[in-house]
Amino acid sequence: MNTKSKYNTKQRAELMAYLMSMSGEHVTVNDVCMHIEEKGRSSGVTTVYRQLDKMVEEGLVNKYNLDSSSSACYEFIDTEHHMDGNHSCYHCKCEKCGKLIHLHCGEIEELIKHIEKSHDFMINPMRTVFYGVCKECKQ
Amino acid sequence: MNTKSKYNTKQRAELMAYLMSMSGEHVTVNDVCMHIEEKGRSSGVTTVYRQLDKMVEEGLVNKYNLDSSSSACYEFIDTEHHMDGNHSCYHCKCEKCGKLIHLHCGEIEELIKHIEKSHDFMINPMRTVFYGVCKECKQ
DNA sequence: TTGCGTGCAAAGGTTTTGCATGGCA
DNA sequence: TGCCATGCAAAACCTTTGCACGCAA
Repeated sequence: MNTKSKYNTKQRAELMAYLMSMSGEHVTVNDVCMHIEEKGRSSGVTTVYRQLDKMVEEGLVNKYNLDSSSSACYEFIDTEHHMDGNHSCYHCKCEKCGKLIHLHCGEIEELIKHIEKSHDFMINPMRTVFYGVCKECKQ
Repeated sequence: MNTKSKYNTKQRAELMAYLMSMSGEHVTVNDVCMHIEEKGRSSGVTTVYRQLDKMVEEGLVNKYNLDSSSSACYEFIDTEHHMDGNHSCYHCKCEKCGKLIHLHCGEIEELIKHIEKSHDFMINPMRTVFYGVCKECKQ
């Protein structure tokens, strides 16, 4: 089981800065390492994995597993976009073009209530992403 | 790229029988191999992977990649038991205990239709996972 | 017989773990 | 100073690939 972060190290700051600069984009562990290397700094792969785990644990980052034969994707959760108007923002991610769509939708909120009542499962909207195909890619 | 099946081998028949007996359940490659071994028969791991790929290609089986640190799940598509023409099942994954809940829910189907109509986004139910907290972990 | 299917071994990737060292608070 | 974080190497996994042999049609 992962633990939450207690120290603010250079590696964590570097990683966080990169994730925030890539807000709305998916990023792999490999992306992170290449970026840090390009900037002439260093961070071990192990550390990147461990810090990303912590960030997921802390609710700062989402983790997606798109394909078991490729690596996991991480994405910074931009709370600015999520919190506007006291309503949650939901995510749709296009499997074709990779675009991330933010949407506000009362029906999703209804569904979440239904699943909590009837199926006894409390959905975490921050972590849940609807995968599919966007209108542009649908042609 | 996978090719479709042309021969009906013992290994394929064995695999198919197992998948059908587990209809409605998720099954990993490891599950398949252990089951076959228990029955005193044999089938190489490679063959299981290759046959499952073919079956996905042929539309007989669904493949799910729910977690990159564990193996992919496969599930036989039981067309007999889904007379409404909808074979989709939905997944809730508990963030605390990691349990995967497998549910059929009309409301989710309604939501998918709504999002397709009103938000012009076609959700892929096989890739979409609702993250949250299950009833056991809620306490 | 023909060509696909099988299975072993090995390779390729991603992620995790052990352990000694380094660094934040 | 007391822990936690880091990073290297190695291990643990899952999945794919190469190649020779087997088998269904």
